[in-house]
Amino acid sequence: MKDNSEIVSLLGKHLQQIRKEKKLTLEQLAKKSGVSRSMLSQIERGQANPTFGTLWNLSRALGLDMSELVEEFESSGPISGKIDVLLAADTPRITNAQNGCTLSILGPHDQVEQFEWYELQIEPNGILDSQPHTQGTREHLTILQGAAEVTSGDQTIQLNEGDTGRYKADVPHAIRCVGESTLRAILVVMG
Amino acid sequence: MKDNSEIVSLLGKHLQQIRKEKKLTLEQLAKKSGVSRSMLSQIERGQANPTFGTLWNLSRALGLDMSELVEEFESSGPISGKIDVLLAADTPRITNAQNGCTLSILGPHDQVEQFEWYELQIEPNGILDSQPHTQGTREHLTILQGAAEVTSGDQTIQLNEGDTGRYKADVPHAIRCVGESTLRAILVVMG
DNA sequence: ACCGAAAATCCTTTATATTGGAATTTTTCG
DNA sequence: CGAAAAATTCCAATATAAAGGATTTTCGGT
Repeated sequence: MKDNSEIVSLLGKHLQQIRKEKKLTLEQLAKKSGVSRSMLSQIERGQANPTFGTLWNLSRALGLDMSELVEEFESSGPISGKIDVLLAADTPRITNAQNGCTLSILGPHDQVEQFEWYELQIEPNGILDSQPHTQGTREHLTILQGAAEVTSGDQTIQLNEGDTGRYKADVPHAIRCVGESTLRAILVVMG
Repeated sequence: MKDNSEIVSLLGKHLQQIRKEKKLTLEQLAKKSGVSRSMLSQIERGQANPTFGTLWNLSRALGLDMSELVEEFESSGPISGKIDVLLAADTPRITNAQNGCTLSILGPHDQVEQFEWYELQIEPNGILDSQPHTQGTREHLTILQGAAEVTSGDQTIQLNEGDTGRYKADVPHAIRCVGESTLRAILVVMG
């Protein structure tokens, strides 16, 4: 297993902080949660790595959500402190000349993401036709310039400059450029 | 310890669902997370009660927050099947005439999101000066038109049309419009 | 300082989380 | 359908989470 003693130790400190805030002794929390005082002591000092079930019992005893118990740690990990730049020339693009579409990938792609965002450009009468994404995915389309006709499932709607449309993307869907000017838009995909 | 086999079993189902959605095999997830495939198999079938450290490794590999992994499991609310439209005229905007800034809020705001996106407009020499957001937040700025000077912490960089900058937003940071033309850009905030 | 009494830590034992590889099941493809 | 490949589950061995009791530390009050 990867080394995660650091994060386990932080969890312990966090737990202790919560217990102290609620002015509970190890004994009291042990009684309430069903987790032994010795285990609590070890967890708080980073000497044990509690199971999910133990954390669940603790969260119930403390009147917290699991997510509240672990929320301090959501976004740690090695993140660059400097400004990362992606030059226009280096921006990954997907072009479909046939349909007059260009999709510029603006989001970072160095990890598994649940969000992606793109700048979309479609020539007059061009169309971006998409297969369903994974269950529950939604798309958010904001028109920067021109006008679009959006189809999701069996519904079709027109969006004009500045409008935003939100729709299911786990069914077949399409974006068409209507009018004579090139369509420019921001497309956000949330999985 | 109190009986919590029920909740542990639900966690397993939840994990399997996420893995399948991302089209990963046990082997692939094992490699990425450092958790053995047999352990993954047991967890998914509710036959094992993973430690906090194991969950942490899994959440990193899946690109999720801990809180998303351990979320209340019944919570998949119904999502609208129709296309929701936000007209340009109704788009919420934050304007700071003093500094020549307009921020159009493009993301949905019906729930607490860890992801927000905006269209940003700044007049020449205008500046958008921001206080630190919560720990771990990053911003992604793509220039649609004009040029910007971005400062994050003690670093400053110039971005031109089409460029994207990514930087820490949990420190004081600012975006300034440089050159004579109005700056237009897409700003994505990931918490 | 010296005393309890309460709280936290240490120690031993037991239960089980975790692993690597073998066996089985499921999928793919001719 | 049958064989090969891929994916998952089973199994034996090891590491460690968890419990319960013994020991040490903390901290009032006198």
